[in-house]
Amino acid sequence: MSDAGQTRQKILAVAADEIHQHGFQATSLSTILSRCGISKGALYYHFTNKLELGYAVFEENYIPLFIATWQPALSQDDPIEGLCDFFTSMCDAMVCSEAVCGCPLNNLCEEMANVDEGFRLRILSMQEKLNTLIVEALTRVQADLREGLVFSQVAYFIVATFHGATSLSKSSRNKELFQQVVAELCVYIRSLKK
Amino acid sequence: MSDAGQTRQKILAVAADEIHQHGFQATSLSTILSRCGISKGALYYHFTNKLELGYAVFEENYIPLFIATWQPALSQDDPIEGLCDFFTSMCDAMVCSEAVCGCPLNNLCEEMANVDEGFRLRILSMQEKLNTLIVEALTRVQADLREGLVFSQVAYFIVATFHGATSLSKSSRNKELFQQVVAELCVYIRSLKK
DNA sequence: CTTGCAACATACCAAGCGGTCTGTTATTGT
DNA sequence: ACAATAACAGACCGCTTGGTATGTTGCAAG
Repeated sequence: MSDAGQTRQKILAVAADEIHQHGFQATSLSTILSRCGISKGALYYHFTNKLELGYAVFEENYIPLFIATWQPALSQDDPIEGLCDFFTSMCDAMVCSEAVCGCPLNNLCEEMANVDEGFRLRILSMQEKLNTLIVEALTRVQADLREGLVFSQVAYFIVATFHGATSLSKSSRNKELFQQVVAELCVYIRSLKK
Repeated sequence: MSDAGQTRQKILAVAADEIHQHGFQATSLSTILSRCGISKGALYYHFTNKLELGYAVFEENYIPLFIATWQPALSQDDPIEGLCDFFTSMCDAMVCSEAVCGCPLNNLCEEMANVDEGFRLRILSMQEKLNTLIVEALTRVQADLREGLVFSQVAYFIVATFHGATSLSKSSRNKELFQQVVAELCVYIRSLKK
């Protein structure tokens, strides 16, 4: 990659981390600059303003990460067990700092959805995309599932619960509550089967 | 109430609304002052600094509101149906602005739990209190419930899902997703019965 | 009638913010 | 050799923020 491309990627990576840790509004450009070891001129050469930097972080870092995180679980032969394994392994792998910082997408949703329309639409689009992925996975194995399920509703339910679980671990500063909610979520998900 | 007491209450009410709408960090003292029609001297006479004002809002406004919101549902003869009615009526009564602003407690949890320890401990305490209320309600009617339920786990699951539901409605700017998640939550809660 | 304090009002301050402007350097095409 | 441009560096600016210090007013006790 070119030098300029590397600089841009470094800015994105550092900005993604800062936004993940402190939220978008509380993220200071000065901090990003010092962490990257660059000047303000460099940042404003690559991005027109803070908001556009935020959008770029969302689209180029958060979305791919998000897809890469959920996709494998849903692509399993048995997406039900795939989701349960995914949630459980996420519990095991979760270190304290991750528990505290939460999911980048959910964080931005809480903070920016009613502040900036650009963020809101991007977040909404990502949530709908995730919902679609789950619905497709459920549809694929619907022969094994109970009758009368509204897949879209079930999918939103799963996502909502997962989000709530990450939130609980923020205040408790450990993953115990996260594990409890996830355990019950797996009970629910498995109950979808016949 | 004394004049000074009224001033203090007005500050708390306005601050509670501002924090609810914009979060704690993005809430400006200047805005509070102009909305209250008072001066900075008045505010700093009643509160030592912004953080203490935030704590006061939490303890004197948010906690009582929170208890008053959940308690009636859980005190019903049948807390299972009490919760379902509570969630459903919350959907019906919810106007757009409420859907967008979310739950004050959850908002602060997302924003401040890993920023300020004072907030974190207060939030955690409130969440544990709510969990206790739900567990007590479930225990009270455990004869009607399925065997093998871990009440604390179930309670955290309910709270987490409810939180996630409010978050979803933020990005969609309507209560449709909220309703869907709540509908599925009621399915789950009723499935706890024998 | 005066003293004193509660309950403010107002002016002011340093720090940090996002953003702009000009200057510099290295490379590259001609 | 020279001009142009990409890729920055660094100084600067207006504005807002939380917070402080001093000034003022009304009432109540002695």
